[in-house]
Amino acid sequence: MPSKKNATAIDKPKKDYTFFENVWAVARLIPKGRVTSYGAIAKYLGGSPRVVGYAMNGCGDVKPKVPAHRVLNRNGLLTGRHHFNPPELMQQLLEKEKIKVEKDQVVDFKRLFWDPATEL
DNA sequence: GTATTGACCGTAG
DNA sequence: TCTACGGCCAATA
Repeated sequence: MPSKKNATAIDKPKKDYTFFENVWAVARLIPKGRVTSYGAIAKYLGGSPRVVGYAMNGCGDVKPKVPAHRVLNRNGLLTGRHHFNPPELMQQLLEKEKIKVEKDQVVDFKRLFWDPATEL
């Protein structure tokens, strides 16, 4: 598909959010009951973790909805939970996928970790 | 156009 | 073990 990458996000774009769409795409590829980290996605896309986090900042405006709750930091900590609405939603969604969360941290994160660079 | 910030990561002290 | 610093890319002020 030629033309028009269009980013449906942040509905005032006029710009190619290609990288953002990539991040969202990978986020949607995360299997249910699994989690990954910003750095893993960044590495897979060849970018920096900060941009991945920034991309997630607009995940609420993106459709279909992006499972940002499956994306955590390297420690498996729910650092971005304050960006959700409500903030507790993130943990709720994780528990809904049979993922145990304790003190804003995913239990057995190492075991549930899903690395795009490895799995893809 | 420059400076600061951001849901981060890795290494050094 | 814990704290401090730099690097990475893009958006915002």
